[in-house]
Amino acid sequence: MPPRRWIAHLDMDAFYASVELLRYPDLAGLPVVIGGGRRHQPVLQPDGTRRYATLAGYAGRGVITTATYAARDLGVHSGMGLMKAALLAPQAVLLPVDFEQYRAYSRRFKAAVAEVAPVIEDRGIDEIYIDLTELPGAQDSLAHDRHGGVRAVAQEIRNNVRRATGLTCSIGVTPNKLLAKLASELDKPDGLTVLTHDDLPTRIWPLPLRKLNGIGPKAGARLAALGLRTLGDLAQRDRAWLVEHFGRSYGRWLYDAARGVDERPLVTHGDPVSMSRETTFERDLHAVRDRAELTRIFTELARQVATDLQRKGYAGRTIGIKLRFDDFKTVTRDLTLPQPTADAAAIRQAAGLCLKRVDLQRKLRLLGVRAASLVRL
DNA sequence: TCTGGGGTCCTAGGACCC
DNA sequence: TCTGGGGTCCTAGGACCC
Repeated sequence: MPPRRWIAHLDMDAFYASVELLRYPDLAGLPVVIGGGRRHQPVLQPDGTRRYATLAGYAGRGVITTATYAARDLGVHSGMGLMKAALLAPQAVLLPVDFEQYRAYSRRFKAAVAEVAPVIEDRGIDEIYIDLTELPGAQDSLAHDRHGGVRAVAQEIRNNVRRATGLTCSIGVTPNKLLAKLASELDKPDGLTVLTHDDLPTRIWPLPLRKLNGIGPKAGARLAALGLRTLGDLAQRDRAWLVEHFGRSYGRWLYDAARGVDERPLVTHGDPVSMSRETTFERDLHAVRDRAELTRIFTELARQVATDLQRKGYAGRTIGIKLRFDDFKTVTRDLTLPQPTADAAAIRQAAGLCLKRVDLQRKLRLLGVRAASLVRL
């Protein structure tokens, strides 16, 4: 019996770094990290070679966005502060992020997938879910063993992505999104993994709990404190025990997830819920002593949110701000207006009213402006 | 040497209304 | 003289994800 659905999760391999390697092929095989500001552009030298910045000597508050596999071997990973990474891998090449370029490649790989399989859920710049159920050949598992039909379809998708972008990806094909997301990681990079529920005990249950989409740092730590380490450990607990420790909603979800149960449909369309802009300052700023600079940044963030709304054809009725203090404590304030707006001055004014409700004794390290309750213009 | 920027969803309390 | 129960909106915070 084939599964009722065949859902694929496609994840581009080290996406930002791989796009950069297309541009700078001389970096192939080297440890490279992407992140930080604009100050470390490669410099073309008179002899035609390029000179790259390295992590050694980096000073600032940036983090790694993506690291090549060679860099990961040195112990650095995305989310790590560049200052910390510099201690582990001073020789690693540092490149600035270029979202324009990544978005262009993102559109290209998604179009290449759509040529083969049109039912796609967007999950950000470098990953998607794909419904393969209705595709010709997907149910054709008799001719081959190990679900040869869907495997061939998924391989065709991989080939098309490679042809269109020069980039590799990894795909997991399973009966649902939760398992597909796990499966796409099992043979990364450039991998293809097909699993059914029969494979749960051998392929899924040995995995650490944190691999599951929905178990983050907090839940992971709580589960660990209760003596649970793997998804198999989770699958051994009964539902009442999980509900007792994690509440009705999350407890039940954990119970189902450990058994590979996930009925969520693909979401192939939808309007955004919010749009925001935020920035971390190079040095902490004080509301009174650095008033002029803060005001300038605040107004600029409001202007950027307005521009984003207008460009995409939305207006927001709820305007909010986000502040992060020097002790990393974060607060938000928001204000719902009588009418939606996409006007920079109106957003700036509403954000200003929000700011008045915050105690500004401590220095600030981050300021953000957000629009929510969006309506299409 | 602390920890980016852009999102989504959930929870929970209070206001307000019927 | 002690007190309902639902529903929705608004706000704040937090977990989690890419």
